[in-house]
Parts: sequence; C-alpha cells; structure tokens
Amino acid sequence: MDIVSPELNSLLPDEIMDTEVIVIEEELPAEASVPLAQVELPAPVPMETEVPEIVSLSAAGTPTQRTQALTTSTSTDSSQCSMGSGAQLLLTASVAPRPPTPAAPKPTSPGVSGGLQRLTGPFAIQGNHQIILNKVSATASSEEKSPGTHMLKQEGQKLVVTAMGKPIVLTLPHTSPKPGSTQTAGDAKAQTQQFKVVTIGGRPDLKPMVGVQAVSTASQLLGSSQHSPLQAQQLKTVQITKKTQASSGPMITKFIITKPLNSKGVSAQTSVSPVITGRVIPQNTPGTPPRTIAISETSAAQTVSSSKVPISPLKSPSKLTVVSVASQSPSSPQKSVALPINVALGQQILAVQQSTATSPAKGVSNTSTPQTMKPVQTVAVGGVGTPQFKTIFPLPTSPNVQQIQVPGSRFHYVRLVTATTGSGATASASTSTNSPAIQPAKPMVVNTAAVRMSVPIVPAQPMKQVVPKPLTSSAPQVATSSQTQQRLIMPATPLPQIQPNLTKLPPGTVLAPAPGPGNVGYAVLPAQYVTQLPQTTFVTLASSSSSFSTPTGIQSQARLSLNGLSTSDSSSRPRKPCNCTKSQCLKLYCDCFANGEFCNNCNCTNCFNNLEHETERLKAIKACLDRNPEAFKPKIGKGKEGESDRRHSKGCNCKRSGCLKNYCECYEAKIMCSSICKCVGCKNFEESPERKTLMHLADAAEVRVQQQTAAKTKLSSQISDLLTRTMPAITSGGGKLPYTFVTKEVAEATCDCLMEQAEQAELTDQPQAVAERMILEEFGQCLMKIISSAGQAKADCSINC
DNA sequence: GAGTTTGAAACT
DNA sequence: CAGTTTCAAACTC
Repeated sequence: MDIVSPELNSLLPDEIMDTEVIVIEEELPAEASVPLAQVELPAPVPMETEVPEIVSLSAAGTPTQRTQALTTSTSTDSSQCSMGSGAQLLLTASVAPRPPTPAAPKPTSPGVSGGLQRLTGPFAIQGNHQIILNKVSATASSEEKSPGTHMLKQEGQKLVVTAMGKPIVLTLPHTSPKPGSTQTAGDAKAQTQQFKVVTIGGRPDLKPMVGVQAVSTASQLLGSSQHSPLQAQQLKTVQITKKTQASSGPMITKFIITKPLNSKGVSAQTSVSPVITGRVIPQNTPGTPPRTIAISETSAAQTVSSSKVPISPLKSPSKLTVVSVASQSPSSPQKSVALPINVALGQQILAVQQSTATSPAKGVSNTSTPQTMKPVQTVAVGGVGTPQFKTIFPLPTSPNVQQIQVPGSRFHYVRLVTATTGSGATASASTSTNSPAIQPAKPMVVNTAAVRMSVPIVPAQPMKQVVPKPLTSSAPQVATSSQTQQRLIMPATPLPQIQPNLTKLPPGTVLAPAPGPGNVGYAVLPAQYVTQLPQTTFVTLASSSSSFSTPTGIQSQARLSLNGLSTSDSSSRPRKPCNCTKSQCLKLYCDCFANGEFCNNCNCTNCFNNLEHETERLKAIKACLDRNPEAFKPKIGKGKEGESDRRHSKGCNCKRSGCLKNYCECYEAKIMCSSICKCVGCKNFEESPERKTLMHLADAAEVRVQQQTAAKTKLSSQISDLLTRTMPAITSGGGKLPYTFVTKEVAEATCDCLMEQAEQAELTDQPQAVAERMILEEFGQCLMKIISSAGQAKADCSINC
C-alpha cells in the first residue's frame, strides 16, 4: 500500500502544492513506454495557457533502468541542472530497490550551483532509495531527515524533497543524450530533456480551472507544454515518475502535478482552456478554481487491491496534497487493470487512474481483461479538517471510454482509451527497450496499452482550447505511436471551423471516441454517460478498508466547490427527473440537458438526450452554444466586489412572483436578487419582510423534516439495537435471529392486537393521544412476547437438540 | 392528478 | 433588441 504521508504537503513546494491537476501514473517498465519521438503528437495546439511547468521525478529501479528513466531528463551520470524557460523539469532519480551497488551510477548532489530559481543538481539519490531535492543546499541530500526535508515513501523508497522556494527550475541536461529522447521544452530538437518546476505565482485568487488533465504519457505532457505558445496561464505540473525494479520488470510511478496559474494578463479568452491531445490545458475562469487531481496509475501487477492513495490533509483549502501510487506487484503482469478514480474535495478533484500495463509480450490493453480487474483504490483526500475518501469508478467494460465521474460534483471525466488493436505493436514497444543503454529518453512512459486522457470539464468554463475531433473530420487529431494506436481527443491543429462551438461544450460533457466502427471521431459524452454504460464494479474506498463496495458507490459524498462555493447541497443532490415532452430534452428547457447530463430515470418522452441520439444531441449543444456561448455555464456565480458572494449571472426577469417563488431562479438558488435582475416587484432582497417570513417558514419546515428524519433514524437504531441485545441468548448457539419468529402469523396477530387496542380506545372515547399510547403500549407488549417466545424457543431447541 | 401560473428559453 | 411563442417547472386545487 502506498501512502502519502501527511508530510506530503510539505513535500512539495507551495507552488506545487497549489497544483490543480495531479496525475499520478504508474506504468509498466520503461521499455513498454513509447518514446516521445515515436509518438506522433499532433501539432502544437495553441493554448491560451502558459507553458506548463512540470516536475517529474522518476526513480529507476536499476541502474540501467535508471538510465532509462533518466532518458527522460538526464543521463545516469548527469546530475546537472540547467534551466530552460518554459521547459519542463523532469527530475529523474534512479533508485534501486536495494542499496545501489557501487557500479550503479546514481545522481549525487553535486551541490547547489543555481540560485533559488535554478537548481543545479540539488537533488541526490541516496542509497536508501531516497531522492532528495534541495534547491538550497546539497547537504540536504545527505541529511535524510533534516529539517525542512520532506519524505515521500513509496514502496520502501523515499523521495525526499526539501522545502523549496517559490520559483524552482530544474533542468537535467543529458550528458549523453540518447536517440529517441524526448525533446526538451522549448526546443523539440534538443535531446536534452528539460523539466521545469514552475514557480507558482502564489495567486491568491485562483480561478476555477476548467483545465483538463489528460496526460497519460509524459511525452504528451511535455510536448504540450513545450509547444504551448500561449501563455496566458501558467500551468504547473509536477510529475513524479518512479521506476522500481520489479521481478517482472521495472515499473514507473509518475506523479504529475499540474497547476494552472493565473497570469496577470489573463484575458477573458484565456479563461478557456481545456485540454486535448493529452495536454494539460488549465483554464482560468472567474471564481475559485476547482482543484483537479488526476492520478493515473498503470501497474504491471494486478494486485492493486490493497493500494491506497491517501492524501494527507491539506495545508490549506487551496492546496492539494497528493499522493501515493499504489504499489504493484509483478505477480500478474499480463493482467491489466483500469481504475479511474475521481475524487472531488472542496475545490479539488482527484482523478486517479490506475491501469495495469500489460505484459510486454502480450501488450494487452487495459480493457482486454476487464473481468479480471479487481482494483481497489483508496483515495483519502485530506480536506480541510477531515479527510475524505472517494469512490473509484472502474469501468473496464468500456473499451474506449473510461468514465470518471466525480460523484456529487459537476465535474466529469472521461478517460479516452486508445483502442488497442494489435498487441504485437504494443509488445514491440514494450520489449524493444529491454536494453537500458538503448533506451530512448522518455520523460513519461507511454502506456503500452492505451493512451488515456482524463478530461475534467468544469461547467463554468468554456473549452476554447478543446477542439474535439468532429465525427466526420479526418483532421490529424489522433496521436499515435508506432507501437500502439493511440487516440487523443485534442486535435493536432486547431479547427477554427468547429472550435467556436465544440470548444464550448456544456458542463459534464466529455469527449470520447465516438461509437462505431473504426473508432473514428469522438462523441460528446455527458457525465450521465456513466449511468448509461454497463457499470461493473464500483469501489468505495475507505481509509481503513480496501474492500469493494456495491455499485451504489457511485453516489459519492464528494463535495465539489463550484465557483468557490460549496455545492454540496445542490450538485450532490440527485437531479430531479425531467418531464420534457416536446423539447426532446435537447433544449435548455430540459434541466438534464442544460446541465450537460444525459437523461437518466427521467419521465421525459421522445427523449433525445441520450447516447442513442448523440448526433442530435451534439447538434443541439452546438445550437445552444450558438445562441448563447455561455448557455452551459452555471447561472449562479460570484458577484462583483462588494456584492453578494453569489448572484445570478443574468438576473431574473420575474414579473408576478415577486421573486419569492421558485419560478424565480434567484430565489430558487436561495440567493437575493441583484442589481442585474430585471424583476418587477421584487421582494427577494435582504430586508424584505416577505422574504424573511418565507425563509423562516422554510427553515422551520426544514427543521421539522430533519427532526422527523432523526426520529426515524433513532427509532430504527433502537429497534436494531433491541434486536441485537435480545439476540445473544438466541444467537449464541448459532441459532437464527429473533426476527425469524416474526412470521406472517405473528405479524398478523400483532396487528390484531393493535387494532383491538385501537378499537378499545375508540369505544371508550379516549383522546387521540391516549389511544396512540395504548396502541404503542400494546405494541411493546407484543414485541416483548415475541422476544420472549423467541428466546424460549431457542432455549428449548438448545435443550432438545 | 389535472389544471393553472410562471418565467426562462426559443423564436420571430 | 424587443415582442411573441414555446416549454417545462412550480404551483394550486
């Protein structure tokens, strides 16, 4: 079990902690990974975000493997750190499971040559499997537990990262660049891989991130950051890749922490930035940014059942602590596991993807053996105060789409999984790199099975940068590698002709491979798609339990902040079924459609808001966006400075309701009307006596409901407790439970007694209260008789039997 | 449950 | 942009 210690908060610098997207991926041996150079990445898509800054930590299990891991950023003997602006920093540390042999070259801390902004080999890998990062002093490398040093233990290995200053840029140039190594950021041709730890600007007013973290491979991620010309937003990505020597092969655990940052000059357009092409496209939008953590783990072993990803309590609500990657055992490398996990906590979304990479020989996609998957992921997200455990939603049966839904939230993920057609290609990819010496540098290991993308879409933000591939488009939107067929959502090049519309997908809409032969194109899938797909195993993970839960686990208690406001009382509540009859649920009249969801368990007629009518639905979405580009944005958002925290984005237009009925969208949202409302006779303002009266009534009604609920709960508890307490005599000998004696006849007799008592009370003209009491007393006596009889019967049975 | 009211969405 | 129509939810009986 991998556990991220509570110190994880301090493990990473604040900049990193502010990461909004964290992807942890553990994959197969580096050999299985596809060199970035071999991956046909789409042309750089202009993004309005700044160059993502990525820190990648990779630990190789063996010296050779380490070399491979270092291919991503450094050579074995290279502890040098160079800084490249806009480049990504990949810190790869080779850590052998066992004390490294002298022959095993390992990066040592040469000392800090760079300033705060730069680290020149400030990290050291100790013999005890530790990676120590210290931008300030190299001494920290030798001092494992020195103050300010934070450790991350992973499978016996430790990653020790000392507290780093704000801006940290680490560049690990290759002293011996290898062919196929990933290009450095800013210079695709350069063989040296530069990974940059981006200083987080410490923006206090982080905006909601619509950004999507869809990076399954470091190459993609790096490539995205490298080629992202737009820098309206800073993206911080921390990728930690751990490669351990497993009996069956090395494994790589990658931690990708991506944080979009608000650039000072972020324009309104920059607020849109979704992803695609496996690229992280953070997006700034007004409001508080929901944090997104995508943890993708690919393990060669299937024994992930005990893996846990506890996240230590957050240092602050705005900070995200990650992460541990479940350990993987080499026991069953052939089996693949796909385990997407999304966790939403407060403003954070934690998406955990776990997939076992197939054995190199088989090259099986993660969906090839869904039935064998028994992923159990425990994700403990340390919220502000109390940790929360999230639900994992593995959807192994969907070959191309793995959905990740944040329960109770409006954030939805769909992991796009490459349709793995040929295992041979994958096998070649995985086996071609058996020799570390020839292992091409790979900052991130491409999943041999598939390329996965998690596409969280925040409702409030349009996705300008997301240009889904049209169903009929043949644009180069598929990123493939020579080994595997990989498809990425993001098109290689912007498609202006469709971008204006399709990039503004409704909330909860995700891009996924369109159904049909050839796996060509992508469909827009709303979050409810999850409910329309065969759901196999849903795992609800608790802190102390890794057992599976029932499929009902989909109803997670995750709370997600929307626009900086808790939506626990709204978004987590099951949406009411619609009753549309004429709109085909393809217009905003339909709440389901308006919320970017499929109709599910609705009462609508002639509904087109489903997978069967995806084409129509797409058109409808496009039409809505044509009419109003912000049609799918939340209507309730933050108001201006000095105004109420929440207000209707457009304001209401009530004429007759006085804005005190649910006709009024403001009132319905439990917010006061604002200056932008055009209502007539508005009574929905702070000092309104009518409003206060209604509020009091509503509160009173709510209290009553709560009291009733509590009473019922208490009664049930008491009954259960009563049965439990009276049971020992019966159950001690393994007998049946007392309620076994509550047979139909007994129940009928009890009812007769109660009715008789009621009649008695009625005949004697007893007050209702007295009558009720009489009935209850009679009921109590009946219960006692039943219990007594049950106990006696048990005793008799014990004697006779 | 049927009918009415209401206001947002859609349409012109 | 304004007026009208459509629509489905909210509300009433």
